[in-house]
Amino acid sequence: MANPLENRFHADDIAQADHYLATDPPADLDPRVERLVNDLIGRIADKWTLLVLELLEEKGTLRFTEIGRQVEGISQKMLTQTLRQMERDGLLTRTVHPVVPPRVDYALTPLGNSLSAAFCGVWVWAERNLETVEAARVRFDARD
Amino acid sequence: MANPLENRFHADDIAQADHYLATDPPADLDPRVERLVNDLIGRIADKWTLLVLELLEEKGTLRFTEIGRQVEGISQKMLTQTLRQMERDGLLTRTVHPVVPPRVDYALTPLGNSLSAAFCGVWVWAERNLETVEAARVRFDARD
DNA sequence: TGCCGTAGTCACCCAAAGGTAAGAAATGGC
DNA sequence: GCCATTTCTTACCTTTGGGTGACTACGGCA
Repeated sequence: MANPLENRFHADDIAQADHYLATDPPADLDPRVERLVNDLIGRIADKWTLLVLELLEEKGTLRFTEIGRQVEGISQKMLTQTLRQMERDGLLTRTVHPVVPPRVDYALTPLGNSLSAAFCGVWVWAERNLETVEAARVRFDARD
Repeated sequence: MANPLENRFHADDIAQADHYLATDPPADLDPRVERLVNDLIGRIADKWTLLVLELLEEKGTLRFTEIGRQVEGISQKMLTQTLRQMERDGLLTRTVHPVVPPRVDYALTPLGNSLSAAFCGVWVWAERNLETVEAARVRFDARD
């Protein structure tokens, strides 16, 4: 029952989660807020966004082509698009140096850092349970 | 520099993160593992999967149509698809009762519960920073 | 003179995601 | 005998995501 990962969070998060889970009646929260949260999650829980977030968290400030090189498989178009969107959402800053050839630096904002931290638990989960999931798939595919 | 949220995590996670970050040479981790983790994240970080995960975590066991009713906007096709995939990944169990009309119950496995817990931080983040993101967007859209 | 490198934008195209709607199977109730 | 109910599956179609490759601006350098 006791989830091995739940002590991963701050006491006040736990308190909030408890509050959230404790209300037996389905009076969760304002459905408008819930919809907004869902939208936000949908926007954020995107493959490229997560990878860029991770990379910048790890490496600090990077310029466009460096990110492109290190996020494997991303096209220039998707990189631009992802960075623009993250900038719009306030997750990173884009600093243009007026030199030639152009130089643009990207770095996470505190908001971006906090999102990265929020996702840390998910990365840890994925690392830890990779093999469990793989085994489950094999089992599922084997039965008929 | 010090991330205000990093004390959110376990000591061993911090140690792991430190190890991860301390290696100045780009010898992060096995690139094969990293690719697998990225794949897994990509599969899991899906809008419908997250919503179903949340719902089942909150409500316990539910049957097909109940989930369909409560996950707003999901089509029957996507619901079936999402549930099948989650079952394959070992996140939930699907119990068919051989009655007529059919009755199928869905419930999270412990693995599903642990994933839900791992995402808890993200939901909390989204709730807390909804307005910050909204404000950032307004600011971004206003400048030209 | 002309090529290089950076950080894009733009136009075009294809593949995949996802919506809609119809049908299937089985049986208790009218 | 027929209809409703539930959990799907399948076929078809539209929308979106995302790749590719051409193009630009600019100054330094050969």
